Amino acid sequence: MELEGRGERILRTAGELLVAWGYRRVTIEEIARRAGVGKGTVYLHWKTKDALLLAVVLDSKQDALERQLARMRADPLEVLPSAVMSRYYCDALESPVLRAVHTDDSGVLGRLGDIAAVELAELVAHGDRALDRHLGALRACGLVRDDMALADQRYTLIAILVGFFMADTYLDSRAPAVTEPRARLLAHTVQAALETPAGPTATPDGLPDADRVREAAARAAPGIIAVYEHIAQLSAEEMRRQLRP
Amino acid sequence: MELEGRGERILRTAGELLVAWGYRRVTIEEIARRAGVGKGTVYLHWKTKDALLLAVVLDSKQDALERQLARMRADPLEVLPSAVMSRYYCDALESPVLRAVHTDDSGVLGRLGDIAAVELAELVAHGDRALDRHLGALRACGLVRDDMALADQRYTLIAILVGFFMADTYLDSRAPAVTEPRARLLAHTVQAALETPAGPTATPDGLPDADRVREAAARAAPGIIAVYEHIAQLSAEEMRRQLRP
DNA sequence: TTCGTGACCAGATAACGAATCCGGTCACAG
DNA sequence: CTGTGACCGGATTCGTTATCTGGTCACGAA
Repeated sequence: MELEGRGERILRTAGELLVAWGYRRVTIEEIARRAGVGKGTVYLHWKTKDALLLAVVLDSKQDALERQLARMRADPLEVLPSAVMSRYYCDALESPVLRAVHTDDSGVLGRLGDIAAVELAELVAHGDRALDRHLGALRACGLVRDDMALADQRYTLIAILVGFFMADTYLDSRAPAVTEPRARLLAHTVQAALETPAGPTATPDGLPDADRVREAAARAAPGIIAVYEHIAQLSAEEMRRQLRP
Repeated sequence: MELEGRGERILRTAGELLVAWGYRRVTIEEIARRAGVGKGTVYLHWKTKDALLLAVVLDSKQDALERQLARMRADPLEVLPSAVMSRYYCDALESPVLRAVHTDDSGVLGRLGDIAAVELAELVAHGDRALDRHLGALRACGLVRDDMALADQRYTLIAILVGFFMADTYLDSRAPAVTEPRARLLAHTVQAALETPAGPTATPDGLPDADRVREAAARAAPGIIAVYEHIAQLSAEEMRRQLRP
């Protein structure tokens, strides 16, 4: 009968309402009304309102993660930090929820950020470890420099990503910029900061030893994909934890 | 009689109170009391409360700019983007006011940020142009890559700086990190993203053609110093504009 | 005459109760 | 057995009053 289950419809509706009205104004009753169900029905699916909205965020994050995994499976070069970060940058800016999460436009998410920080602390820690393994694998196969500490590289990566998300907000006096060129700048910055410089025959902008890179990436990809598949599982578990027992 | 004029004492007191209490709670009466002057006296010096607090910020910015100029005069290598950014990062984190400006811990500055954005828009625009000239000069003498647009480099620079300022806030679950190592990471990131890679004899971490770089920097330095001296003048003018006519 | 001051004004802000809203439950309808 | 909406109490909002504070200026001290 239904093209999607009640739960999914509620989740989708909650997401739309969250970005449209912001955390403070969203009400369970309105979500239920728009989803065409009774208020109590929402609580047949999720423990609390916060759990539902947390699930909205988790769901968007999972989407982004699945896209990432699909890309990495299709093309090993997508495991490179510059690719991962710039792709995520684009995906996040196109997803209303993730855009709000990262740019925090006018505080749409309100307290939800703090709630998520507390509630999802464990998941975030796992994410950090995943990033470490990711970078570790790339260092091992020579795609990421190993002349600086891995922890420093993780910090740098996050700082750059945060910077590109916030810079637009920071300079909001100007036009609302196009995503793609920005993503390319981001990719360039990450590549320059973290990835191994091209071989001795390198040209500044060209693709020098493309074959070596591709081969090494192909070697590292399966392990990296496995790491993020694990995160996807943990994320799915966490999402299930938001449901009513 | 006085070791510092009344105006300076008021300014300093206002700065201390601003960071201690935040924009919302600070009152002119308390500033006057702590500075040991009458309330009306404050208005003999500054047009309005906002003008005074704006002057506090401008004053801190001028301090940082003077330090920057002093460094560039003492050592031409300090004109390199990596040096400028990492030095400013350190200076800003050590200055209570600038730290608040850039990390916006718990919204201490409140509306002041918006007020500054409006009131100092012209000065900021001049700052942007100064940065463009700065980068232009470095491109001209081969210290900054010219295989990407100058506007992109300016954006990248700002994004990286913002990222490093915000990353600490973003990951505040951890220990409050030491400034110096972070500044080195920042320098490395900027260098990798913007500055020309070392010559053919380059080693990953060493200083390859240090002499060439130093010489080129010495050639570019005077012009760049002049650009920022101009900004210092404009800033001083803007500060004077906050005074009572 | 000049410089500094604090009482004073009006508009902004806070304080506080009353009224409303909303998250969450559960007895009951279908 | 599934889904619902009336219902409860704590949280939030709102309207009003009371307080505070930015800014002025008449006046007193030097």
